[in-house]
Amino acid sequence: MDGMSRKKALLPMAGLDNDIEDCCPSILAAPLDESDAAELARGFAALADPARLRLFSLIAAQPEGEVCACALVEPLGRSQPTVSHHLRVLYEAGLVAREKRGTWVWYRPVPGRVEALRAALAATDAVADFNVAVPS
Amino acid sequence: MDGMSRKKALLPMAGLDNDIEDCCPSILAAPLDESDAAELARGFAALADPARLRLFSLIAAQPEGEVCACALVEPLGRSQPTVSHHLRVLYEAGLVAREKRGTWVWYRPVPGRVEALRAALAATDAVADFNVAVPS
DNA sequence: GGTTGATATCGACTCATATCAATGCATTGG
DNA sequence: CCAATGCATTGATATGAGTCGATATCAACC
Repeated sequence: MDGMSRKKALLPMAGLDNDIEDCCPSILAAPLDESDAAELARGFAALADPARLRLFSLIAAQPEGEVCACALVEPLGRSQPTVSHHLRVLYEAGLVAREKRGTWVWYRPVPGRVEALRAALAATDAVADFNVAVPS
Repeated sequence: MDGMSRKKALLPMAGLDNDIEDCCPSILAAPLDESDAAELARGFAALADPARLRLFSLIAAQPEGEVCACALVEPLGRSQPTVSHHLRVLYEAGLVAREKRGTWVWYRPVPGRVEALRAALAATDAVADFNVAVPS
């Protein structure tokens, strides 16, 4: 274990790869209950900041699949504590994984989590047909 | 490039899929600049609240394609000014359209806007291959 | 041990946001 | 006209979030 005990560590995703279209609630399929909405909102909130979007895109664009935190401060143009804060938010939202190797901490994206959020914005066939079919 | 096999192309919309993949920045393809990140963040911020997610799902789930604002207050369980506030946020984010007919105001989803946000979370073929190929 | 360098946390500040009660503004109907 | 209704806006408040400087922690190295 990494000796990182946070106030709240949340990773409620279980089966990520079986059937993404069915595993997670969709915004477009049916009215969400308050619980599903809160869970989804937490995910989107992690993406609702320019610094974090750029941070995540920087991590995801690495050809090696991971990147040292030290390589993120300068391109983001924000202070080191600020970058660390945003990395923590991304981590707690399940969007990135981190691994400490020696002095450095390496971050890599968690594709399944992004897919789950994307699936929440995906219409089912029926809903897609409906959305396209509505003429006026 | 011959690796053109998509994961699934079940969207009945015509060539919309290809266009959307190209029209909007993806957070997985390449590092975003501050401007693109800000624009995307505004979109995700509109979805980063449980009340708005439920509101949008209520609107999108209407078989008639639109719904009177008067029909949203009670199921959301929040005050009328609060609902009006969230509807305004959704409207200004381009996620819903509104039309005043007489005393009532009718809201309907704007499918293209949701698709654009979804596309921002979609990997290109190359990135998808890479992400899948990365072992744990 | 002491030093250096990389990260995380703390404290404080500022700004944004979610919420509701009260009010304003149209529109409808009598 | 006037009352009633639907919706938006305002004002107030409480909570949350982004930012940075200062500081703590931790690993590597001499």
